[in-house]
Amino acid sequence: MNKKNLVVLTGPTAVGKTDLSVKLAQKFNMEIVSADSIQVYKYMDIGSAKVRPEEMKGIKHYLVDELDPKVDFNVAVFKEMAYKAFDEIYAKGKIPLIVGGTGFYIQALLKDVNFEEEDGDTEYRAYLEQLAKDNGAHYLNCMLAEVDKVSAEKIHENNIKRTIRALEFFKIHGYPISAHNEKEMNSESPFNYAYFVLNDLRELLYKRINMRVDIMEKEGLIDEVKHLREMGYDRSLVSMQGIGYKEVCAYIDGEMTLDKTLELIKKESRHFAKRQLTWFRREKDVIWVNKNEFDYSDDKILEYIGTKMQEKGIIAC
RNA sequence: GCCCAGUUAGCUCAGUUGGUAGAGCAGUGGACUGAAAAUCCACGUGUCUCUGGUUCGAUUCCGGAACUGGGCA
Repeated sequence: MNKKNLVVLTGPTAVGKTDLSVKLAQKFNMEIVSADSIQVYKYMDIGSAKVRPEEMKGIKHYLVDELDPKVDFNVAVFKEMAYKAFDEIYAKGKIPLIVGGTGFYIQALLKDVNFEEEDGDTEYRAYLEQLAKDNGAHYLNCMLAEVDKVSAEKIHENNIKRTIRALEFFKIHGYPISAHNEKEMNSESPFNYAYFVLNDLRELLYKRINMRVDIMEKEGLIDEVKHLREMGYDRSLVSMQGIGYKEVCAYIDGEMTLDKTLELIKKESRHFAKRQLTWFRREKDVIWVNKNEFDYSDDKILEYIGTKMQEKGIIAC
């Protein structure tokens, strides 16, 4: 079987993916597919640190600025859109470069996780949420144990969101999500890929995150959120749960001072970066690219990435 | 110069009626298969500022020093 080539460039938030990805795409005839759950949305530019048109340097970007913030986005939708983008890119004889910090999404792509057709059963979900509120998390976990013992043991009972999803899955498909997961986990990737994780010293990364939040504020993050709310996009939307957006909403609603808001956004971003790194550490086959080991030189990094892509047979020698 | 208060974990502070100490925040590690920028779990040894004294034993009481804050000249 002839596997298609794919390159992934990811890393924690604010590490410098955007800039490097454009250079990489220019050098090796690639087009970029974003794996970012917030940058897909229109009007959410500053807070999501979206690539600016002038930063794209003529490289085509897919899944950026495509959806209305009212639309619910999730892995399944992401995968469908991304695979469509791949077809277009391959048709041009180019290689897709996946860029973005959502490890969960990247995994779905690389493993070609099978997401069966599901009619959104929001009613059942709401019912379960109410049940959790009334009877507590433990009650819900017991409910799950009756239909899916493996998941009930694996998922901590306080993690109501995942408990609900497991119950929901069982109701829709009639078999446990744990069985589904096991099957998908062992599936072989249909791609020949190179998975790069850009990273930096923790201290420097955190410094850059803090600085970037201040810059966002100066560039008009508050106005961006105000504008979104004027257009009718409120706090309940999935899109508005993004870091920066939910905190500024709270600020606009008078729940905290501006200083406190910015501090909160910084903290949330740092925590997020840490969670991203935890995810990437667990992934197999990742190629770590520590910026400090390359003297912070993009040229050196690009050269290294080029060598690794040759080793994988993605580009010719 | 004098008077008062303080000095305990990276930060803010609690506490030990004398038996070497604990919260919040920060930080760290982990989980993750249709909300993932979401959601959830776990992790606390630090010359208790220094130095004499009392005591079986002092971070805790007493004296002195240093530093910080406030007040009075």
